[in-house]
Amino acid sequence: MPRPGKSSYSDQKPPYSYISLTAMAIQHSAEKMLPLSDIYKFIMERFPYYREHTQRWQNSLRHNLSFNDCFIKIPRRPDQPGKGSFWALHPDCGDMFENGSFLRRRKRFKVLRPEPPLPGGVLPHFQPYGLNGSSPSSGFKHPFAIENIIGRDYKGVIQASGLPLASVMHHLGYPVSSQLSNMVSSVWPHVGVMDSMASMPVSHEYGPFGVPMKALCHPPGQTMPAVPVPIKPTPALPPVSAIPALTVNSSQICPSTLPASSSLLEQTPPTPSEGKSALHSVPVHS
DNA sequence: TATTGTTTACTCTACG
DNA sequence: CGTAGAGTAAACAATA
Repeated sequence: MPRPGKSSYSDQKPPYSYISLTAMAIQHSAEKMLPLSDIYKFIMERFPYYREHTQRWQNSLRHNLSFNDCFIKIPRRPDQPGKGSFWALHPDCGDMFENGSFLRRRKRFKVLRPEPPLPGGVLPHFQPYGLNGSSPSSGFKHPFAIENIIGRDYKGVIQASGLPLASVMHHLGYPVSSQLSNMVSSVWPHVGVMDSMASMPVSHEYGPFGVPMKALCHPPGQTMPAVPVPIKPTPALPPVSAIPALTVNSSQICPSTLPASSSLLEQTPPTPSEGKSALHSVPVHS
């Protein structure tokens, strides 16, 4: 990661891509996450080139934030008022620029995304997301979203138990948005827990939905069994700082089925030539 | 209303 | 030469 000092460059265009510049700004921050305005500020402070034509490059930068999976959006907590979210680096995208070029990465960092659930309760299976760099209109993008983390960590439990992600989240003590609840209950109306969760307002703090269903990872064609889910009171949310490192005893959910550790990130094993830190990416398929 | 965020489309260019 | 990453423009939605 390049670490230029303040105003390291004159008015000439720095040899960094927007992704690199943004990553620099985020890495430079104490919290390793910044709101958009602070990313702008960082870049303009250090690179005079970007003190002009702000509308142009800032639009490009925003495009990069949304488009590239290496950036994740972290919602503000209630005690952090302001507009927009914080932006952070995906933990697995660290060595994008290892080849020494900050203009062009070796390969675009992509996160696997499942398809949304099919009508009739047929569950989707995980598939690579973002074909040819395209971004589907509905899809989950945020690996730090609580639904995603739980879906990843408890994929095995979800698979074995047949419980919807929302139910697993509920058992773990996480609130579930009415949006997610509605999505699930529309597919599996027999899952009663959704009714009680519909009134919980909190979930948007952890990211957009459309995603969460990704965690409902069953083999293709398998249908969701009718499993009644007991309703339990929902404890307070954990601090945001605890989210990436979330670990909960899976026996709380289904003692007989330990979570099969799986990741939403398809990881390409490094080749000898790539060394220790190959970029995680998924093959593009059409 | 300005800012933030998403998405699409297109061009250019580096890379294999 | 084909592919994919990067840059740009633009339309549009959501939100503080």
